[in-house]
Amino acid sequence: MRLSKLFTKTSKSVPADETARNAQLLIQGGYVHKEMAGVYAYLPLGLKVLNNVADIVRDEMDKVGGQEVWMSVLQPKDIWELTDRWDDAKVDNWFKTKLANGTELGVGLTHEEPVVDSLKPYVNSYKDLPLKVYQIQSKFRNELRAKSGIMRGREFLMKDLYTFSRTEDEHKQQYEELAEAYHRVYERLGIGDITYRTFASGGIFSQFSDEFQTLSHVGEDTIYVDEAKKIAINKEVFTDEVLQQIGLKKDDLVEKRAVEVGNIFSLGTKYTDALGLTYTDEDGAEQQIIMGCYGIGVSRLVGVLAEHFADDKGLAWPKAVAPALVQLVTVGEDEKVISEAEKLYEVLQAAGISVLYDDRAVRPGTKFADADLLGMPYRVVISSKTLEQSSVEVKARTSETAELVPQNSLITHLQA
RNA sequence: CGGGGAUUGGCGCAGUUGGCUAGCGCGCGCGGUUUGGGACCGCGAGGUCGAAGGUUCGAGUCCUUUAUCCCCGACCA
Repeated sequence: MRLSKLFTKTSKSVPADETARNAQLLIQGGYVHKEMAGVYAYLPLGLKVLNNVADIVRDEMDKVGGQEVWMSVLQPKDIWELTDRWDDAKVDNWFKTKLANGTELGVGLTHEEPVVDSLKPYVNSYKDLPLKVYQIQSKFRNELRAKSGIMRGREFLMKDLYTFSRTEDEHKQQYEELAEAYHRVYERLGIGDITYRTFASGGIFSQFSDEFQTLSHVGEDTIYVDEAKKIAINKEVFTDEVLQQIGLKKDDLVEKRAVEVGNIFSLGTKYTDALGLTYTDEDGAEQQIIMGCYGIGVSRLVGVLAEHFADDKGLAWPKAVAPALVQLVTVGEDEKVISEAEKLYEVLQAAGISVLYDDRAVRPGTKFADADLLGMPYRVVISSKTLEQSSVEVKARTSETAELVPQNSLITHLQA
């Protein structure tokens, strides 16, 4: 990707209508465009990050046997009435619309009903279970107030997975399998050490749930962390009774602010019963199916990562999600510099290293400032000075100092 | 949904007690000098001041309504 061809530009001034650091940086860097409150478009660089996060989530879901689908955003009213979740008094953040003939439709805010509905033709026998189905798709929620930049929007990308089990034991096993997969996702994103499985309320789904909370000063939730056990409890269910139930002692807990980056629920047979999804067991008897649902806010994670991996100069993406590993920067207009840079651009990409190539005819200061703002893990500078020593200058975004690396060992240096 | 703040070229802002062709910085275009931490000079394009209504000889400025955005709260997967 050449910066000279990229239609987005960086901005020196902080957007006036954002106070959240994540949105300020993402807008200044041209990663996202704010369309309206709580609704953001992902521009080329932002989409790369979003897709990189989604790919990690997808990979971990696939590894535990998740089968990916793409459900519909438009929702028929009837299946939601079966579970009593159509009424605005019961679920107040629906976006609803109508067909030309007046038929009411919902705009998907979660997909328990549709996933159960879509499984009915296929899941009939004990041989079909257990099962994990998931999708990565935009969700639409009519929040009274959007806030925190891209971390709490009205339209956002979410991974939602649903498990279907024959017994409580089987369900519990799937539930824990997913909880472990979630930990691996956060680990790969570089926030494993500050993300806690957190006992919480179940909202509109169930009495209790497990949230995954990432510590952050901009967090919306207050949680109490047991550092030794690496688990936490949300303030909303913080009572002596619940503490005893989950085996935490008040004295071991530290109060923290955190952002919810995942949430998993046991749904029992509420949805499968209501929509009539059952299976026939070995003895030919009809049995109930136990369900679980597991969400990860993919676009919210982009915000969390932007916010967490940033300094006063800009973004500092972890390698796993950065739009490119390297920002290649030319200094000066010397022909030799340009031709060597062009060569390097090709060679790096051929070696599987993604490159954001700053080939613009602008002054070095501008390029360095933009490299800091955009936050690729490495900045590689090539100039007349470095070429005199057959080298390039390599600086990690998170490091204060740069080092000269011989051109012919750059690839191994970057891959280390 | 309650409370507070805001809205003026693409972005960030100024605009006095109502007064003349609405300014500044960034960015953008053209010309020139520059080239290792956001260079400089000259010229230029770009704004019905969120919208509607009103007061007035005259409104960016005053009044009413309304839309949108931000923050606090409530709510929230």
